[in-house]
Amino acid sequence: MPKSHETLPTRDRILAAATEVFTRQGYAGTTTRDIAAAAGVNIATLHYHHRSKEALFGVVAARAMERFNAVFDEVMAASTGTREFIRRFVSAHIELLLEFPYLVGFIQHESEASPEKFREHVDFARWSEEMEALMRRDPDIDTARPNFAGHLIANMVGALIYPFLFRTTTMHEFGMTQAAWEDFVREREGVVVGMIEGWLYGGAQPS
Amino acid sequence: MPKSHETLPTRDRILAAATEVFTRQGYAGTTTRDIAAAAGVNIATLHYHHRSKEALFGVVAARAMERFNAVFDEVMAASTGTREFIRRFVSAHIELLLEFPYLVGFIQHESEASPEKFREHVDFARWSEEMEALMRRDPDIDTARPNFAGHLIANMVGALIYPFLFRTTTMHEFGMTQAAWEDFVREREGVVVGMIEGWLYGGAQPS
DNA sequence: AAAGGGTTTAATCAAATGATTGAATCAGAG
DNA sequence: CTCTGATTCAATCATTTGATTAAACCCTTT
Repeated sequence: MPKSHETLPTRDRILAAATEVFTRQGYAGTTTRDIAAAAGVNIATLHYHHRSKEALFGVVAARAMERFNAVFDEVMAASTGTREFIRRFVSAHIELLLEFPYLVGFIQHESEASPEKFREHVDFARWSEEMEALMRRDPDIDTARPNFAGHLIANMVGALIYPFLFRTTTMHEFGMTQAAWEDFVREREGVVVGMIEGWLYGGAQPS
Repeated sequence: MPKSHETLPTRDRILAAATEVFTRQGYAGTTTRDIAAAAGVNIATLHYHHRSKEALFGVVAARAMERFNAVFDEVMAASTGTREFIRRFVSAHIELLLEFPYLVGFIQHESEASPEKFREHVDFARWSEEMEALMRRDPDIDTARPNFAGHLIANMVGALIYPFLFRTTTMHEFGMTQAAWEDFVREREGVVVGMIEGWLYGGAQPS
């Protein structure tokens, strides 16, 4: 069992608070006072444990990307075939994002605003290469389509992250409770997998 | 022909500059000095024509949402059948977003950060109702699936906006030039339409 | 209990930022 | 040309914000 919030070392409590606040409000929308307050410490304590706002942000950003990299590697390592990969990929990301619903919006906003801060942690190029390599071994998939890997990522990831990007709006517009929204998100697992398989295999879907 | 940038009235030049800067950097990441500089005016002039940073932002946000509402209404009015609607919807949005690539990220970030500022301009609920009504008239579509409209929006819009949300990252990771990225985006029109039709009609795709 | 290192804090600083002021500038009416 | 109202600007204000300082505090060691 992980240490409870209260018993975490100060340095880590600050980091946890920074993660919470940065991912919700973004870098520019966050003050060091916000983070200090969320961690229940003085501003000076924050700077004692972490050099600067930017350094703190760097750690938060790196860990955020690490989560995605870890998920991808796990999914890829565990998958022997294409169908299994798609299923695991979608499922694992929904699981991850249900735990950290602000991660995608955070990475989107910050990685486009300050690409240089993310470059070193991002390796979509490798992802797409490995995915393409896996799928080339599946004779039922036409990987020769133009920009195959790019479209696959856009289709799958786009459909996957949408509800997390517009969680508040979706809940409000459709009168959903948090629980109803979560049900909707879990329901998407099958929907997205089905749609992507349909796109990959051209309609035929033998299990 | 619209007035050139230079000959626009000051008030509108400031608004145009604010749109540019706000949509790129977000509300919190933008200073009134940024906007004034982009418009080529003094900070006091900015406040003379627009009461406050927040008032200026309100106008920018409202106009941003207006664009989407206008596109939806046009597409819906022009479409008689489901297939035509899907095609027009995807095509019109790609066109809009190629002109304003930062719109989606902007609305995503700000509408989740300050939902109250957007509520009055958002009407996704109406969109989904009208879409569902249209599709219920198509006997080949099973609109009785759970959360049909929600999944349709998530699938279609998610796949549609992905390249615009991660433009910089995509270009960098795949070594694309701006032109190559735009080609990729235009290519997505057919890909997304095909995938959504596949999902809606279960694979059969008579034109 | 005294020493000493690590930690926390109130107070403070300098820079940045949203907004205002009062003086200049400009354009049109008489 | 001169008056008048609208517009623009340099200078300034009050507040916020990232960061630092010096003193207080806590805990272990001796």
